[in-house]
Amino acid sequence: MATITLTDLAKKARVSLATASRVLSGGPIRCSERTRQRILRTARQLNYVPNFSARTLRTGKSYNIAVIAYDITDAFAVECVRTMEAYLEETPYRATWISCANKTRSRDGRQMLQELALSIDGMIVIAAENYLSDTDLLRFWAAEKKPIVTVIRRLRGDLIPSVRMNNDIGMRRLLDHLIELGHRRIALTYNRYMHPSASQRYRTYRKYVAEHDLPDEKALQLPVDITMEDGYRAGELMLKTKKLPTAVVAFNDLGAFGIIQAFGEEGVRVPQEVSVAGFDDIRMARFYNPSLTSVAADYEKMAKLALDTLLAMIDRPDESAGLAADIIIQPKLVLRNSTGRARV
Amino acid sequence: MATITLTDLAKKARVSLATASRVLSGGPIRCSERTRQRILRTARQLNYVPNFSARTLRTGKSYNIAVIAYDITDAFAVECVRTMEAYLEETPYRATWISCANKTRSRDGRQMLQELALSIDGMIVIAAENYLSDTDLLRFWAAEKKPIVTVIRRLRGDLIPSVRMNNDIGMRRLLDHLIELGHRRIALTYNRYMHPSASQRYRTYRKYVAEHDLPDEKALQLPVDITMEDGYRAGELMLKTKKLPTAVVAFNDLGAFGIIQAFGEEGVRVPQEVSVAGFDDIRMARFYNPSLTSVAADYEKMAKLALDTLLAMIDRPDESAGLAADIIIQPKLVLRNSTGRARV
DNA sequence: CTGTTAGCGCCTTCAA
DNA sequence: TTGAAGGCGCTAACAG
Repeated sequence: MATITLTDLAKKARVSLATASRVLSGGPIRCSERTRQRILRTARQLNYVPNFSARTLRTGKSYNIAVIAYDITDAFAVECVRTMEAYLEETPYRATWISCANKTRSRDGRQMLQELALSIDGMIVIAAENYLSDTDLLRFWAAEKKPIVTVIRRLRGDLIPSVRMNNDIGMRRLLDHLIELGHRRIALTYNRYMHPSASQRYRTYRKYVAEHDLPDEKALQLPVDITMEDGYRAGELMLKTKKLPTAVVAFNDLGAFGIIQAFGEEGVRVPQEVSVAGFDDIRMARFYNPSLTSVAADYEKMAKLALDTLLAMIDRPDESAGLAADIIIQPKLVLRNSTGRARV
Repeated sequence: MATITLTDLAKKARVSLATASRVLSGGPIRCSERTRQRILRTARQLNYVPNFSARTLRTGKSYNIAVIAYDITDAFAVECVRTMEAYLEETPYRATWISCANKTRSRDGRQMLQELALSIDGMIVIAAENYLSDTDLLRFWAAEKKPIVTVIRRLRGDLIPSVRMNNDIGMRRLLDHLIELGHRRIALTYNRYMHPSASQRYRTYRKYVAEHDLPDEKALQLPVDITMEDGYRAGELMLKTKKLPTAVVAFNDLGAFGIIQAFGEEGVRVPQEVSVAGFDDIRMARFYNPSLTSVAADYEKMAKLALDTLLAMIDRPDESAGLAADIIIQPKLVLRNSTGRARV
């Protein structure tokens, strides 16, 4: 079964190529209703599917967007991706998912951007700071004039729209909660790369600690990466210190699981002896043992807003020109069983 | 900054379009080394990036493969995807990830296949039985002559290569382990859609139960879907029966987590009162509380084999013609803390 | 060893 | 309202 082209279709429907194209490509339909119907019927009958490569080559528009995440196995990114995928179904766009956690990656970020440039109409970048520097992104933006929206992250320069969470509020709510439970010796694990969101949380923590006169010790502030394994290692480190904290704020839920696991293996029970909380409220948070208290970012809302913004920039460039929205989502604190009253 | 085309490059390097193309498209290089170097240098200098749409249109080859999974948030699929992504870095191919768990999906499987056909060189299907019927896939295979490899699943007809795990052995090893711990009242949750791998596990379980004269009750055999939520519901159901099993074999690790969670909420402790084990040995299995005994499928190996097979079919169609490999991976049992001695 | 040329399938002016 | 023709960027015959 050879593939059906527009030429085949036009011949069969006894119209010219041009007419068929006009009808099927959805532009302003300048032809009689009868012809239109005949063409549509023939298309259905022949199972006509347009050749996207040809269309893209001709028009320069691919109806393809790239979604770049740090790591597709990172639970937060996965949830975003899933939401976006569902949401894209309602649009004519498709997405190419790219993650960049692979150490073996041979092409670097900039090269990848260039290769991508010709086959996408825009892109969403979820964190991924280690991989795509601000400079890379800004240069791409300037050179290619393709819309970009960042999620979680915000680039310096204010040129590129972003959707992110209010980390300050999230951190404060969580710390308030812990204080209410009687905790004072509260540890923090923060992302070692000190991305904007990481450093914001770190700063808020330090400020809060100062405001409430809580212990401010280096041993309570551990830089980590984003995986469970890293959380586990952080937990091990804490166990080695003389005096365990009574509560730990993990950089994310996965890290919290790792910490709880490390504690558990040494017989330190959560929340009876130490409380642990995370960020993101991923699906597993509810199902973990103990279920995890977490700052919920509402990834679904973030994902949708990011897509909305991007598609608006693609479809109506003039409207959204010079806008560079900075959308900030208010997080909420989800209380579960991993945090409890401090032991005296 | 306008995009650089081959024409620009050729002009700048003072060669013809064709020569530049020959050098850069990697085919047999029939030209002098000096010219070759000059072209390569110019390309680097100009930051030349080929236009994939044009290339695909011309050659019919896209260096793009589709990876279709049931649900990108399914941990097993995610691990596969991550491995494949890393592995693809070493090849000239890219992948388009498609998941199909979205209820809102407007295009159905067959339509999607058709749209895809023109922009991919082959595809890998990870399970996804609910979405893409065997018929759809076989029809696509016959019509488009594009290579397909299935993972986990095997299509009837033996036409399409597959990579899967030996479920029979896996199930037997797990049951042996439980029997050794003194369990006799062993429950099973099985995938409600009774995919080949699900039904194989189910059959093996039934057979084993008969062989060892274990209780064979409907209340011990629960159909489930693949998410944690489903496991949780199955756990609730078991709690409602008069007599709890002493061990549960979950359809997958996520389901096991759900079951453990449901039990925990009613004060039933794992493994002290009930043992629970899963399939897949996803990353979280080690970090869950209790850490989970699981049948390990070695997704990394499966993912690599699947890709190898697919790329071989694409690149060397004659070699692999009529092969239709059925690669079966032997699983191993990973013992952890969620299974223990049966209470008498 | 290198250049000329003819499309791949589609969209879009321009002309009828 | 419709048709004819040119070309998007690239590759692969075919000449030279």
